[in-house]
Amino acid sequence: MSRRERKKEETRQRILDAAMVLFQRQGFDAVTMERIAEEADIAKATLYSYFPVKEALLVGWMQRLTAELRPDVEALLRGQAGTRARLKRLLVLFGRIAQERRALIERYALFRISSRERFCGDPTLRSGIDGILTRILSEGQQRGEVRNDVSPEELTNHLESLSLSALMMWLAAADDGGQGPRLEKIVDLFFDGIGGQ
Amino acid sequence: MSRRERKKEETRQRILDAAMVLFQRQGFDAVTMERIAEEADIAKATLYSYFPVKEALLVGWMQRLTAELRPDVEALLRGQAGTRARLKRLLVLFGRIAQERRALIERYALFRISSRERFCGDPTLRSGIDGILTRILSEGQQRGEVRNDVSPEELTNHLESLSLSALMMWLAAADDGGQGPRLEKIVDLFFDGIGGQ
DNA sequence: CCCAAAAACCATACGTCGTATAAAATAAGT
DNA sequence: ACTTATTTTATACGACGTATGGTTTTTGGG
Repeated sequence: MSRRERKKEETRQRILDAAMVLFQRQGFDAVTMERIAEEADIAKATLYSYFPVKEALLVGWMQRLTAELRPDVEALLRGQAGTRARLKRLLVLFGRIAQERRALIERYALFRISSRERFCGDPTLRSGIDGILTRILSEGQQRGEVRNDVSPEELTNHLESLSLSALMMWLAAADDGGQGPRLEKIVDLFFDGIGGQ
Repeated sequence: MSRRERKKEETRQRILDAAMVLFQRQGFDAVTMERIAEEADIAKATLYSYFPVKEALLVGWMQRLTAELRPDVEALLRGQAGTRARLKRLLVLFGRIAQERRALIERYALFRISSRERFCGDPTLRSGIDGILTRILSEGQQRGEVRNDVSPEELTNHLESLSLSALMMWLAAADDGGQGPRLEKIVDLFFDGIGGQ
């Protein structure tokens, strides 16, 4: 890793730090890109070279979070549970995170749900969680627990769509009752379909 | 219906006509809101009072299309087929429309997939198709063909998410092979889940 | 060490979306 | 016909994201 790349990564992190501090203080909309650039002490054009759209900052933040959860996820994957239980545990884990930072998560989900890149496979704007989902689903196919007439990537997209949709519905319903988005139900729906029982 | 309401409706249709002509000539992005206002011979502020965001014009267009398809849909609903077959026919019908106007449909789907209103229930930006979906699913529950531990509205949201996700994947894959987005498969997935075979 | 080539960065202007505001025009009710 | 409420208009504005053209920093080779 050259000096250049190291410096770039450093700047990237500094931008992300600055942005997240501002977001959490004033909210996503109230913070302008110029303000973030100023806080990170770079020009606006430079900021845009690192994060091509404002929401990309949230993606970077999410990637950090998933990196921090890496150990938990690995433990979860090493467990001998079935595919359904694995998916549930993974999504519930992320559902808990969603509960803590509702406002920002909502913006993230909205962007994520509609980003073209999700359907093409541009890795720079990948969420981090979908790679894990694909792994679980792929293994599930090999074990025969999951139908294999659809590719793991497509299944991932579908499951992610369902999850994000459920997340948005939960966010839209103001009265959460403190129980968070119940993504286990989504997994069951995804597994069993709407026909069975 | 008062003169005022009639005039408003008339203006609305004139705007929609102007916008769609321009969109189909130059593409969605190349047409500015000012240009549309000019073409419809109103001020920009007035345009925004009718269509609060640019994509709302696409929603209006889609509502027109669904209104035109109304007879077909009614025939489809009168048929005695099961819920699965009904859903398939309905979605395939709309899939064919998608095939014709790919570019605009993509913009529409992107907006629709991410519009908050979808999760709240603001009827002004409803698609027109989701009402029908809810009807089919609700009847399916009464007949015992569909599980009833989830509300028809939630099921609609989920199915719509899956369909839009499939639509976007199809659009992302440049080589369509002329067969359109295969939404029948989505219906099967939705019905049977990923577990069964 | 120095110098060119390449990459990163900067200041700035610009186009567009969508909002706000205050004035002008149109409709409705009496 | 006069007042009142609604709609339309002109205009300015803030913010996002793009484009341009020049300046600094880094890299690699003599």
